[in-house]
Amino acid sequence: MNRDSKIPKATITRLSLYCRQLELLEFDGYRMVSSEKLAWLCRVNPAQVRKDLGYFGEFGVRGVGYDVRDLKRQIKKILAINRDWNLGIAGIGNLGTALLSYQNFPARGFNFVAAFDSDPKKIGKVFSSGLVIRDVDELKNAVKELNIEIGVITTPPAVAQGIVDLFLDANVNAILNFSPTQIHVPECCLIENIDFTIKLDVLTYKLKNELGI
Amino acid sequence: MNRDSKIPKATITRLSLYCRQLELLEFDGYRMVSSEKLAWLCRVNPAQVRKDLGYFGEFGVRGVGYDVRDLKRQIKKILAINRDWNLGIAGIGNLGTALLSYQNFPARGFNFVAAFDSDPKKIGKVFSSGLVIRDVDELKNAVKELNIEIGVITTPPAVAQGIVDLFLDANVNAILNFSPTQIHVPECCLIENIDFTIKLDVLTYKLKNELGI
DNA sequence: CATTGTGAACTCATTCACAGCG
DNA sequence: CGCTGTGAATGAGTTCACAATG
Repeated sequence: MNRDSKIPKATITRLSLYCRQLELLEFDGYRMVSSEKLAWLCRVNPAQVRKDLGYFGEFGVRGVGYDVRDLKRQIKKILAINRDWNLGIAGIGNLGTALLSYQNFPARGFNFVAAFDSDPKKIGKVFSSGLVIRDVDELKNAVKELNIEIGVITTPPAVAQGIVDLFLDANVNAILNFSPTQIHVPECCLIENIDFTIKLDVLTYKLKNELGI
Repeated sequence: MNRDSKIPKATITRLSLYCRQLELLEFDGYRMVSSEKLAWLCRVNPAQVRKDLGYFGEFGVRGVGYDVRDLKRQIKKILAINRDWNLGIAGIGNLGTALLSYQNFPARGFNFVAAFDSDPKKIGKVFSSGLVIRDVDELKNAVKELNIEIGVITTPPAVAQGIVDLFLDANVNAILNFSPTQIHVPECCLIENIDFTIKLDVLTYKLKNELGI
């Protein structure tokens, strides 16, 4: 086992995928699954599944496969999604509002505990969930008070860096950034970007160059 | 020059990033930029910038750097974003609605020309933009009529595959999928996934394992 | 002479192939 | 016997280092 060797970033992404498929398999009543079947469901190579899991332990039974429920639980533990997380979101426009009512977040233990904006017209607005839009000036206090662990950025690009800096100053060092701009953060801060237009650019590139449209 | 060698997928992603930074540089009045500066802005290695560009041609001047305007134009041409694209979106919930009013899409030439849902309560609704929500049954006709080139999926996971199949049947073979599920498509179809919860899972994994939270 | 363009070296990731084992 | 676990082989992607050059 190579539990100590460096783990590819893509491995973590795939673990999340495996976990989701295992939930579906469990829901469908499956008790065991082979690396081949799980790999097929996730559109990856079977050896890839086994290697990915191999970084973290031996979860299977030779000649049989993996216990669906158990493997799911193990992966959740590895990904640290065997507990809930508190999110704060800044920038309550169309996208921010949509994320606040996005069912898949609470279903997976990701709970928005605070929403921030700088627009006086929005501040104070109460959502049906009970969440109130706060002034970004209150961000640092709210982080402490509500134990915000992850900051979500849905502001316009021009102000995104400033908001990230506020989160950093409040010791939130994990950021999920939806703003299509390059955010600069220190080593100690984790940032994941979700960039819609980059994905569209990749599609158009391939349409032209692979499909010849 | 290695224009013929296989181009890494990540190169395309970075070209999109370079393009955006070049637009900002142009806006700020810069005429020339070095690979070192562009690399710094995008948080990549300068050699990476030069190699990425090298796949497509020689765009720089030795000892000087790259012409900001010209390089931007060249990259737009490479990515095929030097023209507009017609999008159709299926699943007009919170996320779908947010995307329909997302300013960054039309600003970059990505225009929604049709919206689809299967909920009778939503069908017929008219947005301020003039766009009408159509029945998914009309999808194939609308694709032809409106020349939809890219399908955007914002439906619940359970029905996402079915909608993708409708797009495929209508000869739309580029899909931007926001639904957190594994979509199966034939070789000839391009699909890019935007998966919010996977990104959150990556963050929580790193919070636990890199920052030790 | 500063900066590009690029082969070579290196690092990282995936797949193969088979030994190990229930 | 079948499927996992994993070292070895392969492949892909990044960085280095320096020759080429405006």
